[in-house]
Amino acid sequence: MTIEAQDGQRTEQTHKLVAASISQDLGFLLAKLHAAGSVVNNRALAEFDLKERSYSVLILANSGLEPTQREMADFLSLDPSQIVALVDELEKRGLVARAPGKQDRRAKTVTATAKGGKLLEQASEAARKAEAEVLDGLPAAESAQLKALLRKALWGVGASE
Amino acid sequence: MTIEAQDGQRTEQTHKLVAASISQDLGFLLAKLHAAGSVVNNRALAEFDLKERSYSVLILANSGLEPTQREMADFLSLDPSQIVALVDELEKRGLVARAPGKQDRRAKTVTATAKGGKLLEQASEAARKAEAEVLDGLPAAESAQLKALLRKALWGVGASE
DNA sequence: ACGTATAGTTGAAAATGTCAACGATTTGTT
DNA sequence: AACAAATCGTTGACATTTTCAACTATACGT
Repeated sequence: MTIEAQDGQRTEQTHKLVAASISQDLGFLLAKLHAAGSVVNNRALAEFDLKERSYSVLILANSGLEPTQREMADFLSLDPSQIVALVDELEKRGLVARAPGKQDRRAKTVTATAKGGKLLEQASEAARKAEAEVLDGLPAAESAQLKALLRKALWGVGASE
Repeated sequence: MTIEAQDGQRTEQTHKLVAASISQDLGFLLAKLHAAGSVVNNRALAEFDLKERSYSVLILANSGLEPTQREMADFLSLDPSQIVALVDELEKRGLVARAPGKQDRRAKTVTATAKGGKLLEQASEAARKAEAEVLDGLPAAESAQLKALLRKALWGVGASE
């Protein structure tokens, strides 16, 4: 990310207000990097008619873990009704399929179709590049470390990969 | 944060889906920690009738940097019209004041009143505790490192404090 | 002096988030 | 076995937030 905000408009130079104490606030830092990253990600995914949200759902559907919609909602921090809309759209496009849960017929597991898997392959590559763009201020070791720390903060997972 | 999501409902245990590849995705990690953090922050700030947004504006107003609304919008990644609404509300409550810019009379600088400064003092303490709660999975050194990496990713600022 | 650009503001439109209800099912209790 | 309570997906209503185009006042470049 840093400095030369890739394309146009208000070239995000290091801002006078960086000096303010809010620059030490975790919530603010997360919000800002997340906002900047979303722009880059969504632009990269637009080519495949995906957004961050539908991309996430597609990944989970393709994970082999056969997640139910409820599990997706919990994991993605979304309301179940939002998952309905996202899966509806992906299903209409033939990228995922719903199946009744094996032990619980109320639940529906979502799995990616072959077509969905193929699209995801391409989209992942675009997302990978987008992430590199967002992290271009950090050397590779620090990028990995940042992600490890985020995982640890969320799940207490050991930082060492 | 981790494991024992402080109060009630769906006790966010380490989730089955953590195994999915999306757990390696920066955008997802940022979204998720940001979402979790926002809940904690907003709950902590509610006591002062503030939300993350208004809290941010109040901090900038109190920074001594005399930011204009446009500068705030850029820095907080918000639309200028949203700043108007936020400053309107804080001004109505007597926490900040608008003043015409010295060199540019189109611009309006926003500064905190004494009352605003006092409220901010208390709110900051609450926010500090909230942040500690979000980062309770990380030892202090790693918390500092996480924030330093986020700053560096955003502004290329040296990671060493 | 004149055209162009920018700050703040307003309001409308679109997108998102939140929440309560419902049918179908499962689970727990007796 | 029967019944109450809880859960899953879904729908639809409502609130909040985002996005954007206009407008006025002011500044800037030539």
